[in-house]
Amino acid sequence: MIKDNLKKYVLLDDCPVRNVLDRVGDKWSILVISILGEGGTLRFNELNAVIGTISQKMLTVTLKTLEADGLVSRKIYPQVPPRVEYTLTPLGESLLPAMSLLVDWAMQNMSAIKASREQYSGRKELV
Amino acid sequence: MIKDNLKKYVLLDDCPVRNVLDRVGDKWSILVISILGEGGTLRFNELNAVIGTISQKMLTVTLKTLEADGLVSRKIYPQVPPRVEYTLTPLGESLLPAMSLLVDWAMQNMSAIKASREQYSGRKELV
DNA sequence: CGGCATCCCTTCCGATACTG
DNA sequence: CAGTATCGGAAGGGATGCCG
Repeated sequence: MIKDNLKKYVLLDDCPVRNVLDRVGDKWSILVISILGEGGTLRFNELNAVIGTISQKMLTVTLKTLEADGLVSRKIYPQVPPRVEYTLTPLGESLLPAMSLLVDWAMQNMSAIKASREQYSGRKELV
Repeated sequence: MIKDNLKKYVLLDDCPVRNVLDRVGDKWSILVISILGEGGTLRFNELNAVIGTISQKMLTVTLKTLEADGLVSRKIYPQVPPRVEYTLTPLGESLLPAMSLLVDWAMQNMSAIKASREQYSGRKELV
C-alpha cells in the first residue's frame, strides 16, 4: 500500500517525504524540535546551553531551516542586547507524535541493532 | 519528558537514536524498507528496477547497512548467474508502523511546508 | 546477476573570527 | 546576545569500469 504512493512521491524532484525526512535526518533537527516540544519557548543561548555540543553555526542553520519550513516560530524583542525566542508552531507540534514513535523504537531496539552490527562485523574478521 | 532521555542518548558517541535515524534519514533506506515491507521478498535487480533512479552502488551500500543493522536479511542462492533475495527481518518489520506515521505526516503536511518555504524565501527577496 | 573499486563532485558540519 | 562570514576536513552519493 505504501509502496506506490511512496515511490510516486519519493522520486519526485521536490518530494515531500524526502523534504520532511531531510529535517528528520539531519544532525540536530530532531533534538531541537524535541527540546522545544518539552521546553515550550527558549532563547537562542538557552537552546545552545541545553544541547551543549552544537556549534553556533549549526544551531543557527537548523533554526532557520525549521523556521522556513514553518515548524518553529521566531520572535525578536527589539532590545539591546537582543532577545530572540523560539517556539514550536502548531505544525511543529503536530510532528511530535510521529517523532516520538520513532525515537521510542530506536531506544527499544538499539541493543538489538548494536548486537547485529557487532555480529556482522565479526563475520568479516573471520574471513 | 522526551528531552532528558533524548539528550542523554543523542549526545553520546554511539547514540542509538542517531544511529537509527541515520538509516531513516539517508537517501534510500526508507524507500527500500517500505518496498520490502510491501513486496515481501525481492531480488537485487528487482529492487533496482522498482526504484529506478538509484545507483547500483547506493543500492548495495543501503542493503549492506540495513543487513548489518539486522533490518534486512540476505539470502544467496549458489547458482550461476547468482540469485540474491532480500527480505525484511522481524526487526525491520517492527519499524514499519513508526515509518508509516512519519510518511503520512509528511504527505499530509507537505503543502503547508511548501507554502511556508515560499513565503519565507519571498520575505528575503523583498529586503 | 550481483556485486566491488575508483574517481570526483557536492553537501554537511565544526572551528574560528568578526558584528550590530 | 544573537547572530554572520569564511575556511577546510569529512561524509554522501553518482558514474564508470571490472569481476566471479
